Parts: sequence; structure tokens; C-alpha cells
Amino acid sequence: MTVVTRFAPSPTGFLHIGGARTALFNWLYARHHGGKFLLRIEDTDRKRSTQEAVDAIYEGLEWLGLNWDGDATSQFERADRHREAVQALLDAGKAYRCYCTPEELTQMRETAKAEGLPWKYSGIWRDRDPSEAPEGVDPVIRIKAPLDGEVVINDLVQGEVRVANETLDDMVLLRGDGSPTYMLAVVVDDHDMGVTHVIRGDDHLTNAFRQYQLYVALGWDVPEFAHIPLIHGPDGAKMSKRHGALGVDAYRDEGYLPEAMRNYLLRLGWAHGDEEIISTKQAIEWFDLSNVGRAASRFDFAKLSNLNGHYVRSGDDQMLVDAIAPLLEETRGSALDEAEKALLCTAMPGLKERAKNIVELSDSASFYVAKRPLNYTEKARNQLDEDAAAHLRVLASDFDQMADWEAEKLEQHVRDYVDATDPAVKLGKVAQPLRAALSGTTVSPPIFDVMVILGKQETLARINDAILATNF
RNA sequence: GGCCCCAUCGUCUAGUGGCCUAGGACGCUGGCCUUUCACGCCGGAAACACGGGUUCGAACCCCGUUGGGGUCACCA
Repeated sequence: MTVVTRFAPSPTGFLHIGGARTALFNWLYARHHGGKFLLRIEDTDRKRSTQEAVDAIYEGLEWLGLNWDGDATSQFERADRHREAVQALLDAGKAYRCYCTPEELTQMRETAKAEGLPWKYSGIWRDRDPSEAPEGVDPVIRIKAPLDGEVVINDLVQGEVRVANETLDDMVLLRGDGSPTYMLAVVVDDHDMGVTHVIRGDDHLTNAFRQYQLYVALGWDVPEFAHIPLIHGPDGAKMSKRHGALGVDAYRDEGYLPEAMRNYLLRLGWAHGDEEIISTKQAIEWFDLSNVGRAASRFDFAKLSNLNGHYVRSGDDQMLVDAIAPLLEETRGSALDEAEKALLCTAMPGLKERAKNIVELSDSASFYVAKRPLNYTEKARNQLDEDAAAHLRVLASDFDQMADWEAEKLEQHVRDYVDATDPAVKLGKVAQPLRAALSGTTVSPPIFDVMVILGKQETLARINDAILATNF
């Protein structure tokens, strides 16, 4: 049997982090088994569904690199098919029309609550004759669920879970206006799409029992279920927009790399021994539902950040240049030319070692393509004192005479200069002003590497700018 | 509240009855490296929620307690 999984988000405006992990697990499971990973948009609630929201889901998945097979299915467009399934149930006497109005139901619920009784639809229309139907009420269709016995689900993550049928009531399948409910639509769609494994958030576990009853009523095979635990915020409470439940686009904007997100999300709730750094290829090979934990986990930005740093450090130079280019152009206000991009690519090995995300990488790279004269940070300006000016003047003229513009030679020269200067000065006493002059900051890649990447002409020009700026 | 699920360092986790005086990672922390900042390296503090069983033996099995979470719509 070919494995078919699906990700079925409702278009709420963005692909949030929990959904992203659910999608990842479904994707990994399908890829691991050489099966299919399908996408279905649960857009039956027309009020909350917009094309922008659907596009946000597409973009989120694409950014994460979770490619789905075939075209995405729109649940809304399948309403006729959903009604057809209900008609079959009606014909078979497994569903019935209920003429209770929403107001009556609300009333019943409140009464039950007031008396401290558990609420459950009584099923009063279950066996009532249609001739007793009141005038002017559009009935809903409810399933005629079993009254006794129990539903047992062998969940691939949660294990055996069972619930007594008597605690479940006759759920609504078709609303008064004839539109299908979520419970109905999911079952019909999963069946029609040939879904073999329903992998979704823990919050759907109780839905699984009712859906099980529907599968049975429809005479269909019940798919395997795997309810994965939810992701909580750093404080242990349910994820909210305040802490983490952002759209994946927000993570992208904050400089996280898709491979880092995949790796982090994978390790949240799943493990393969002590492995921490797991490539996507390796993940596909190793992924298994039996290794998914059963407890909810908290979202930890520090760990994500650390992982992201790893992927930035080991990232391809050109890929990283492409990633920071838009940010650099944005802050500088002008486009980067090919020479500048090439320069950044050469500088990348020294840059990526020091950044833990794309935004930082962009910031730290900006001095390479900044226009002279540089703007100095306060700390950099403090480096450019009278002593510094003196050193820079000497070094500028020395550098001007140097034939070989190589890092080792430059470093050796500066070290010799430091040693020869009396009273003894530390290398840092000269290197920091140099760094300030060349980068405008006090933090940069090794300064002699910077000189080489910048080139002799630009280096000398920036040093002279700095000497002028010192006013000494 | 009813029903359901869960419970190992601060966090993510390894652990499936003896290999556990509980391992790894992030974070925290002491040190080394060093032209800055990182990276890297060496070291440290830090957990089996509690109480009963079962067993020669329990982090692992059972029961209870406590604590957390989910769900109870003509939303999805």
C-alpha cells in the first residue's frame, strides 16, 4: 500500500509554526515511504477564507521546501460530493434531519451547564417522525451515532486510545443551509483522496473518535491516525501570537534559514538517538512516527538560533550573498553591482562565521559595500584618537609602498611595526583603529583579510578618511 | 466540570526491567585560543513530579495523587 499523507490547513492568514511542523512530519513520512504528500485547503468557512490567506500557506510551504504532490484541493469546491455522501447516509437510515434551532440548542446547552450536567445533544429528532417537523425550520442533518460500545483507535503516536460511544453525541453533518461541516468534509475528502495516514495536531484527537464513527457509517476503511503533540510557547502556555505562533514568513524575515527551521521543528518532538544536526536527506531516511514523543514541547528561540547559526556557517557562499543582497540594497538604498556581489562572495567565509542569522549577516557585511566616507559607530570613533592617528599615518604610507597585497604580508608588517615601536604597543592598539577605519565598527572579520578583500586602493582611502576624521 | 492525552536537567531530548552513581544538545557558567567579534577546545552546576505496588532488580510495568495540556459549536 502506498502511503498518502496530507496537510490540511484552514486559511487563517498565515502558516503558523505548529502547522509548519505538522506539514513537515506529513511530508517526511510520505517521502520516507516513497508515498504522496497532498495539500488540502480547508476553506469551508467562507467568511474566513481569502485568496491572500491561501497564498500565504503556499508561500510558507514553498519557503520551507515542503513540496506537495499534485494540485492543492479546495475543500469548499467539493461541497456537492460531501452532500452526496450524506444523502447515502440518509438513504441508509444512518443519518437524520434535526429540526432544533440554534437558539434551542444554545438554550439546552445553558440549561445543562446551569445544572452542572455534561452537555450532549439529546438526539430528540433521532427517531421522531418527519411529519412532526415544525414549519419554517431548515433542518440540519445529523449522524445516527452508535449509542453503546466504544471507539478504539490505535494511534501511531498516542497508542491505544478509547472512548465510550455514549459520551459522543450525534454530530451535525450538514448545516441548515445545506453546507457541509468540517467533520463531514474531512472524512469524505481524506477518503476520496486516498489518505492512508492522518498526521495532525493533538487537538484533533477527540475529533478522531467522531470521524471514526463516520467512516464506519459510510462503510469506508479508517485510515491510520497519528496525533502529534502541540507546540507550546516558551512559557508553557498555548502558543499565541505574542510568543512564537508567528507565520513562517516572520521567521524568514528575522533571518532564519529554511533548513534550520526544518531541523529545529523536526527535533521538537522527535529524536533519533543523540543526533542534533540532521540534514533533510538524513531526516527523510530516519523519520518514523514511532519516535515521535507524546508530550507537548516548548518553543525555544535560543536553540533555533543556535541551529540557524550552524546552517549559516556551513551555508553556501553564493546562496548567502543572494540572501543578504536584498537587505543590503534596502538599507543602502541602491542596487549592488556584480563586482560588489563578487566581493561579498569572497568575504563570505569570514562573515558567515560570525552571524547567527541572515539579518546579522547582512549587517556585518554592509561595511564592505558602504560608500566612503564611512559612518563610524560611537565605539569605532573612540578608537580613532591621537595615538591611532599617528599609527595610521605611518602605516598608510608603509602600505602604500607594499608590492604584495596579501594578508600574511600585511600582518607581518604590522607586527614588525608594533614590535619596533617604542614604548611597546600591543597589536590590538593598532589593529582596532585599523578596524575602525576600514569597517566603521569595532567588530569585523580578521582585519588583514578585510584589507585584502577591500583591495589596496579602497583600504588606503578609508585609512585616510579615518585620519582626517580624527582631527589630529 | 465531563471526556481524552501527557509527565527525565531551565528548555529540546536519549533511555522500552539490569549497560544509568541517568547520556547528548541549547542555555547558564569557569578556563584555553585570540588583532575585535565569533567559531573551536577543555571543565562545571543542573533532571527521572509524588505515593503505593509488581519484580531478585524499576526512569522504564500497574494503580493512585498532584501538576500540565487538549476537547466539549449549524468553527476548522
